[in-house]
Amino acid sequence: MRILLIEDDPGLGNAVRDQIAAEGHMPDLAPTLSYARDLLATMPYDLILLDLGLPDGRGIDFLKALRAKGSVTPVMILTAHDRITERIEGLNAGADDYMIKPFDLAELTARIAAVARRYAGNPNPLITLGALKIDLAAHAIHGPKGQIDLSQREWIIFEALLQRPGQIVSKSQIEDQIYAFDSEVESNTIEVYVSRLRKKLGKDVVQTLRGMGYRLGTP
Amino acid sequence: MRILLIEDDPGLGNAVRDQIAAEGHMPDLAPTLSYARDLLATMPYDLILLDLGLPDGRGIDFLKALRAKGSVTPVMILTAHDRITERIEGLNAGADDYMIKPFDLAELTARIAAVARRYAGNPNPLITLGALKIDLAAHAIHGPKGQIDLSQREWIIFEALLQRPGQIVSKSQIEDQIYAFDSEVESNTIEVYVSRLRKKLGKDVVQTLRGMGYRLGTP
DNA sequence: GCTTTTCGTTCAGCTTGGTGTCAGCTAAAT
DNA sequence: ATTTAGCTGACACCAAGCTGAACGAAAAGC
Repeated sequence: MRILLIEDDPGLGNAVRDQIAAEGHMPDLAPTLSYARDLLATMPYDLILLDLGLPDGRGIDFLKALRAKGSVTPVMILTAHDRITERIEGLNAGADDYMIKPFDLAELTARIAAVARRYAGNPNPLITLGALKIDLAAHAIHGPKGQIDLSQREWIIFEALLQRPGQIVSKSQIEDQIYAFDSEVESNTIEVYVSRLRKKLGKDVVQTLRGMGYRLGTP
Repeated sequence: MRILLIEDDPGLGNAVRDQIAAEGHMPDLAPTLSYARDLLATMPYDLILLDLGLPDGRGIDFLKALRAKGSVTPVMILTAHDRITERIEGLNAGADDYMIKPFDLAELTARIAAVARRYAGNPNPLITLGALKIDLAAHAIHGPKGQIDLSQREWIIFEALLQRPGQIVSKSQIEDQIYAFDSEVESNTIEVYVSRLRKKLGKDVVQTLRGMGYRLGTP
């Protein structure tokens, strides 16, 4: 689930982001409203966590503008315990839920899961591989340190392995997937990419079966 | 699709099993982990639904053991709404998805359908030889202790025997399969590889017919 | 239009584990 | 008891694979 976290406190922001990532979601952290607007313009989100005490504008107004534009993305408000009126204002402005700071991270993830269930249109099944969560359709990988980006060739090779979990995939099979049948490559390109994949995703993600091919790791 | 449902609550278990059956799948209901292990030993499943609150052991450990043995069968965890850490632990242990109890049966079947779609169309035929399950196309062997890897030469020799079950295969036939007709080997190479095969796969997998050749074991 | 970055490919030097060989042994057959 | 076929631990060798580096091409940024 793509989650936009709008929070200016770096300590809290990073803690929440890491927690969300550990739950298998894909969080983006925006420290300001303007940065959040930029992110929203480029990418759809499934949930927005909105801190109301931000430096560059009122979060309430941001939320109202969002709803005025017709967005139905669920919004969860983060607010201090003594800002009761703010909370009510937020709910009236179109927030779906709220969390009172300081809050338990476990409770936050539980609420997020509740939202996820309520809005369960999760069209992209996630493949779990050790600490990695892979969205095959979206070409997105999340590891313990957040989003992992693969280049085109890297992704093709990784995908070739993902499509046959537990099976041995020979180099020529991978070559066929990259270079449509003709124009073979006459070097160790595959090996280089496997090396780069291992560097990005972890040593054990791809295992070598000498003389036979490669196989997805069994972590 | 063969589905193993591990759930100790009879009411929920039967309801889910009936629902799965109504969808056209083939569910087996295991009320305990040990019963589930028995079922898994006798039959391959396409999906495992695992309740984490079982009487005879931690479901997490069961899942970890399963993955350690090299199983790639998708596992969906069933957990109570307040067991958040358990859920995280489960995903880290190799679960592919989770459902929070109480859940909607319709949502469960939707998720099962998603898994079915994801894993559709690649079940290679399995050869069973005693405790071994052999996927000839994937070059993968599953033994009682999990995945067993063979080197190229080892695999060729094993394959030569698998292709003629019950028949006696002479050493020269095997040599022909390894070294295309010419450049014979002038040593006891075959014997060495048979020895290595027996060490990896078990004493009785290959039996010697003195003076004639080898034959697959008949367990 | 020019610079910078990213990506794909190739090469060279290095590491590693499969392969083939032998020696000494076990066990079956005569 | 002797012979002979087969078994297996040990070992050296070398091809398969790994990886840092380099470089041109393409894309992106200025």
